[in-house]
Amino acid sequence: MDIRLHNTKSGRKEAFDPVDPQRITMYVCGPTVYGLVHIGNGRPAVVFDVLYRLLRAAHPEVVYARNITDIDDKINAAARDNDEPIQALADRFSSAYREDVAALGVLEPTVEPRATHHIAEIIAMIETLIAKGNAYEAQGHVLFHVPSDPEYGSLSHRSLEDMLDGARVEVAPYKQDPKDFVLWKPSTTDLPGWDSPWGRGRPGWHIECSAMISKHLGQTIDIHGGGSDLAFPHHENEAAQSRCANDHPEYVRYWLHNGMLTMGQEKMSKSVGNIVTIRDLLDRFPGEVLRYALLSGQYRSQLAWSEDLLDQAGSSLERLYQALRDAGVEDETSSDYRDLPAEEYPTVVVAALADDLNTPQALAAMHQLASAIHRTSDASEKVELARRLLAGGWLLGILIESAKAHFTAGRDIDAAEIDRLIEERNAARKAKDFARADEIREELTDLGIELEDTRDGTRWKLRDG
RNA sequence: GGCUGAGUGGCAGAGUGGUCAUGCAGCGGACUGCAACUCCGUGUACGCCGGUUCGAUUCCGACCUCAGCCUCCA
Repeated sequence: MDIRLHNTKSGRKEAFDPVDPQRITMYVCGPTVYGLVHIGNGRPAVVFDVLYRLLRAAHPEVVYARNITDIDDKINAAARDNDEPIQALADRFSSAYREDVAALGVLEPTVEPRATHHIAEIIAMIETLIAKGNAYEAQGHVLFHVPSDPEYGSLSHRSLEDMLDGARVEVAPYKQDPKDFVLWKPSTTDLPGWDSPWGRGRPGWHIECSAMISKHLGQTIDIHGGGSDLAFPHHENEAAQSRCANDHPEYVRYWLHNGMLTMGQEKMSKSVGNIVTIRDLLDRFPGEVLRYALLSGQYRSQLAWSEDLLDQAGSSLERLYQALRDAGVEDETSSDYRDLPAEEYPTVVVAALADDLNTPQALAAMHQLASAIHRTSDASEKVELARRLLAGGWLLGILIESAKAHFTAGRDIDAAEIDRLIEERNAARKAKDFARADEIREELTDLGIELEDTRDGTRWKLRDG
């Protein structure tokens, strides 16, 4: 399979050429666990999950690491505000994160490293950077010296001069250069800290990812993903550290960045205060609908998040389930088609995804399959098409429940009683007693049950999926 | 100011040098007692101005507007 990915570093789509096709390595920046995550945080989890599924279909092994940052000033602050032990709060919100993204149909990554479990590796990497002359100690801090890396800025395409122009932050007096950033900083006794050659302290944010990648994935990895807002400074700094500390100059082959979700005209973010948590949304929409909505735009574009988008996603998804039911494939789910060889997935869906994860086009292909199911009158062809639809569903992570479960919403329903009422209604219809027929239908409607009279008889479903 | 990216029909959102995205919503029709589901049909959509071209939404240039990053951020 020819996969093409847009590489932030080059600014263009490139043919995916991994270090070792037998073993793909991929890393995505996960959350800092100081609160419930919003749906914007769900986007990288979902889009890189689709990439993970695609890569698994095309390569024997894919090692996917998604980290948890569990040491951070915000975590400390949140714990203090809550009067809760820091570790307890971090644990609580990492579990919440896992539950939230699982509800979006996201598969578990191969490894989920946590920063606090890698202090030794972090310290070792900082020591290497000091030894190589890329970092220095100053007043209990260790700083990375940006001018020591000639390639600094090559990922985010900015020159050192550009960065100075934009500087909006007061420069700490112990920095040799305004652009130098913290690898290690001192901790007070009331805050989490670890002993180090530079005294008791804690790691800076950027070095965590570098150290964890080096440990779990190696010195050169194939793919590094994250939100576009992390490209600078986080990923730029990460790249500088690893480039300088590692023996191998190439750190990441393909840098992938997802676009932001917007609310109205603005980026959804905690500081703007326009966020909506995944948790809140799950009260009102199935996780699958949220996922569909996230996939309705190509991952690099901004996506306008709104209630309307969710309604549209819900109706669109409904159409796909409707097709499964029409085909009579009511018990299978897309999971029944997990991890097949790439050639067994619908070509059009694979081709769309292989083209830099064009999920809107992949969904269009899914709808074309659905239409084909409805149009053909050949029962075995319907089944065949429905199976392709389900297989495509696995790559996208949708059609996660059977059509049967979908239309009963997993509710415990007295199907026999409903069938009895339907029979009674059909008898009434035959006798042209439409008043009685409508009465029964309304009775069922009150129970949330909607009837459909088809050529092959009457069937029912729960309204609103 | 610098660096990215974007402006497509009512909405969301792909894509392409000359035929169709797709979905949702709307409208007309078929099916139906009606409704729902489904099917068929339906919209002079490509920010603005020039240029290249037989032909541009698609290529080139200018302009306008918007968003992201340059501070924590998915």
